[in-house]
Amino acid sequence: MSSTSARRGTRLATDDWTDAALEVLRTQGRAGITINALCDHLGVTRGSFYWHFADLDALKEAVTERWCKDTGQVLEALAVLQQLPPVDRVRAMTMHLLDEGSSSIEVALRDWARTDAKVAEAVAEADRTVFAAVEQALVQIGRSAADARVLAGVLVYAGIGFAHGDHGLPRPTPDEVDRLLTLIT
Amino acid sequence: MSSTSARRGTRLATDDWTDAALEVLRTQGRAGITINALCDHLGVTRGSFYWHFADLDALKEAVTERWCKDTGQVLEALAVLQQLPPVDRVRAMTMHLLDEGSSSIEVALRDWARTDAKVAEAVAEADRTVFAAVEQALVQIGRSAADARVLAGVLVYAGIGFAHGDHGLPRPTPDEVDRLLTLIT
DNA sequence: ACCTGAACACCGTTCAAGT
DNA sequence: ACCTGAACACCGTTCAAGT
Repeated sequence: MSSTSARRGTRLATDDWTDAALEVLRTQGRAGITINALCDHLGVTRGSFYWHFADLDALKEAVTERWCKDTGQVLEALAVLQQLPPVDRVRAMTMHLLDEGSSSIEVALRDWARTDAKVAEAVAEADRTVFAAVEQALVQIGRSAADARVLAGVLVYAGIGFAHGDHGLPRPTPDEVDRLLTLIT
Repeated sequence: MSSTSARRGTRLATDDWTDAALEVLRTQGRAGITINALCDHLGVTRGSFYWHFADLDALKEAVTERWCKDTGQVLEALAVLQQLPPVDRVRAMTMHLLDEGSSSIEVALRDWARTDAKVAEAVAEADRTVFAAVEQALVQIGRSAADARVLAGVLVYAGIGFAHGDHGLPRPTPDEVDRLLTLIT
């Protein structure tokens, strides 16, 4: 019962709850998020939660907001890639998707998105940003606007599908990614 | 098609519960499946459920089994497409994916798959079957084995992603599907 | 300002008892 | 064989009361 949580003896800030929720999301998925579990993790009782949040929905909102900020930074990092040649840029984005161990958070959020309009809009926004980046790169490579749109669509949808489907399909190897990009660009 | 739905005054069979669960899955998603809701829907009390099933997990299993049977029939129908030229075959599968209103059941099942090993294996099996069909068609079109594998991968992953992402990304038009297939085949 | 602890409603589950 | 209805444990939520 070693509750290795944030500072013991000190009172909690809203961020401590958000941190705990994100960690649980990552390790146990959506189902792991229960108020009792978070309370155990933080060493407080349930009433404490309700001082910081109106209800579980408010927690979701806070977690989502945090995720958006983080994702925004990742996307900014991608913007730096603008200096790279377009093909390398697409490859970098693809690779980022593949080795992202933290995609379990993304899956959990898309899960939430299905029953929560606010989460849905946040996820949609992120999707659109990625789509635009891929589309732009393909145009710069020299594809027609129509081709770029269609190809960016498959790529981004495939990315979403990949995040959801480590079930039965083989995980693409770096070599296969290269081959795909050669075929598509 | 021997599904007699909720006849009042008569006692229930296990299939009545599975039917009800599938309908709720389709209309309300995973969250809608509660024993109380199903009982209301069928006009019985909770104890009745536990005569037919050991617990909610057993219901899941029954629903999954049913879904596998149905999906199996769809795949058999696809096998009939073997007579079509390969390109048309891939187009037919893609179109099937796009206008499938009942993909909400698939999403709900992939949802379950994340916390239930049995559901996961069923979904994985279906994924592999579709993947093999697409790969084979691409080989028959004349692509190399390696190319076919990679392209089938993106297509199937994109299909999975599409089922999950009617959020923010534009829905592909039939014209765009044609364009994609021209680019890829 | 931040938290406790009792209380309540809801849901999954069990079970003795009814037909 | 199939179902009722009471009971219990668990979880989200509220709130008066404590520091």
